[in-house]
Amino acid sequence: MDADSIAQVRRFNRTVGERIGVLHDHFLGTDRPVGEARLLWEVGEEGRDVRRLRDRLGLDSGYVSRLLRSLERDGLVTVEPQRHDRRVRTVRLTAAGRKERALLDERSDELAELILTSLNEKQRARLTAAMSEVDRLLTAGTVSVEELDPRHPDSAACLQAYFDELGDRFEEGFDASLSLVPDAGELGPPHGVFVVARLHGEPVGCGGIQFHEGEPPYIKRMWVAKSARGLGLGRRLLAELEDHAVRSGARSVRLETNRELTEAITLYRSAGYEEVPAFNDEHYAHHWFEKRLHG
Amino acid sequence: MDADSIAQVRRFNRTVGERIGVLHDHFLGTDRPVGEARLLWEVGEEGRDVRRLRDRLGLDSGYVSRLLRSLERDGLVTVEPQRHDRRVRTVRLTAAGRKERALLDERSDELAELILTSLNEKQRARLTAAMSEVDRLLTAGTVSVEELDPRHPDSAACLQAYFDELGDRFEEGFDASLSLVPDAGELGPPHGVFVVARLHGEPVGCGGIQFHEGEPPYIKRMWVAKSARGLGLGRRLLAELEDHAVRSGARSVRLETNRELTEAITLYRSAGYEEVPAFNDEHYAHHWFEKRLHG
DNA sequence: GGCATTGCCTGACTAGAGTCAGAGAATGGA
DNA sequence: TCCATTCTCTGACTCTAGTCAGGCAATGCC
Repeated sequence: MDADSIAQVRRFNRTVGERIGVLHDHFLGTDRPVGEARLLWEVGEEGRDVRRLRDRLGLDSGYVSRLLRSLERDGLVTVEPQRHDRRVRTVRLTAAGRKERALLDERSDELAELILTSLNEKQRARLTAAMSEVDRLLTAGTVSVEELDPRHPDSAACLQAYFDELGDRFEEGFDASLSLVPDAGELGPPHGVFVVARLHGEPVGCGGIQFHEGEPPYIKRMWVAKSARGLGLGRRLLAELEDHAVRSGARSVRLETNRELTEAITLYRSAGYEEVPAFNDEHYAHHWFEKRLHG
Repeated sequence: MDADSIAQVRRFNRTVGERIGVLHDHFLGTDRPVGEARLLWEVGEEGRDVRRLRDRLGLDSGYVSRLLRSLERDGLVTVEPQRHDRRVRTVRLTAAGRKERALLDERSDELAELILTSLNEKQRARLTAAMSEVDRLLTAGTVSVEELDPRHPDSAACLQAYFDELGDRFEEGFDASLSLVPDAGELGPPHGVFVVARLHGEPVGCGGIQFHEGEPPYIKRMWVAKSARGLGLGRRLLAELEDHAVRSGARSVRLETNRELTEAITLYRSAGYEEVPAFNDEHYAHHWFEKRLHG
């Protein structure tokens, strides 16, 4: 890796650590220890299971428990067993907890303002643009992609979100049973591969590929969550699936898509896919693509 | 301040805090408490006075003292009274201390690499570019500009650095006594204003303005340290001085510069200065400028 | 029903980070 | 010379943050 890049990243780490890290803890930790504040924040408006809090913050189970007791004592949260599995417990904010959380929110805003006020209009615009870029790329770096059974709950969650989105975007709505490969299980072994992308443990994207004797592999159900767009994740998932195709010995891959899915069409074209005549009778398709693989 | 900008800064704070802040402490704090590591780093190769360490890190005097005792016990630093003022004590790294510091250095590199490895070539280039921008703008936000007596040690340090640089850049060298206003004191009250810019307490730029009865104020000795260039600091100092001119009731300001100082010339032009015939006989000048003030 | 597992909790710790009040030496100025 | 000030150090604390080992209840599987 080149030394200039490393030096730049280090300078960045240093500046940001000094200018933001320190202030951050100072700001948020005035009324309440940082640990509690982070936890309170992470509970969110909706409430969250204890184990998810633990995972998200990477803390010891005993420690989280103690923090929760403390928040509970202050009347900021309630902790009660989950309906279906009474071992799991769910944390929820009380009214006071919401108020406290809103306060943290305000503090974060103030910190952000503090950072911006010392700059003029033009510098501010440049700073936020650059921050957004850094933010996106750092986030992209934490996304992991792994093979998963298409029937795994996380896969199912992705597919459901995908279908819901198609239902919204297509004029005629979307009914998976009218589409090809209605049973996603067929995208898994032994004749397919399904991959899921995760960000902070949450599934945020998926895609599958199916192998057919004597014809090119067929890519299906490519999706990226709205919250994770702009990270180059679609491209990454696509590359991952193409990789499987190459390893299977295929010379090309095929897929089709709907005319409403313009980002997808753009992605496919820029990734080297070329439009070809319809090679199947997918009900929802308007465009069929094929890409020659050289691997 | 607009809400989008604030939201972006907050997202940034959060991502960076998670991705870098946490890792950072983890990485540096493996062998040694973070406090000690930071201190060890801040001592630097050259050594540093205890009070500067305190200022720089914003720590309690007793706490720093204790950290130093601990580093001393481990044979990493020596602390001895300063020659000229035996109350002040200077911290220096021992050979072992240097080694340990090099280790921290290496860790920082590893952290930087870790951040970069998950990205492809193109993303890496974009990330480092954006980081450098954020870095520069955040740093620019911490620069303070204040009026100071031109004979104050910090002013003198700026002027000396300026003269040294001119000596290097001018073919014929530079001798302040051949230049106009050889005594910088004249740039201070009652007939002038001298401003000094500081970054983390260090003087990194200066500039003066002198008022003459019946003619436009005269700007002189504008300088920005190499380490602080690219932060828009020159423009800021210039604006500051012009502000004083406006407040004094002046309708325009004047200055002159040498043909070697191309950045300065660019700055003056872009700040609205127009070249005019020589209005004085400054030995080192090739270009004379004037700007009309509307305030 | 028996038994391993899961999920959370408590008790008992340790170490780090930081504060506060003074003590004591060196310095500078009247 | 005396006195206020500056600078650093020590002792005595407090509070967070985090770890580790076990314990208890609910659950799932045979």
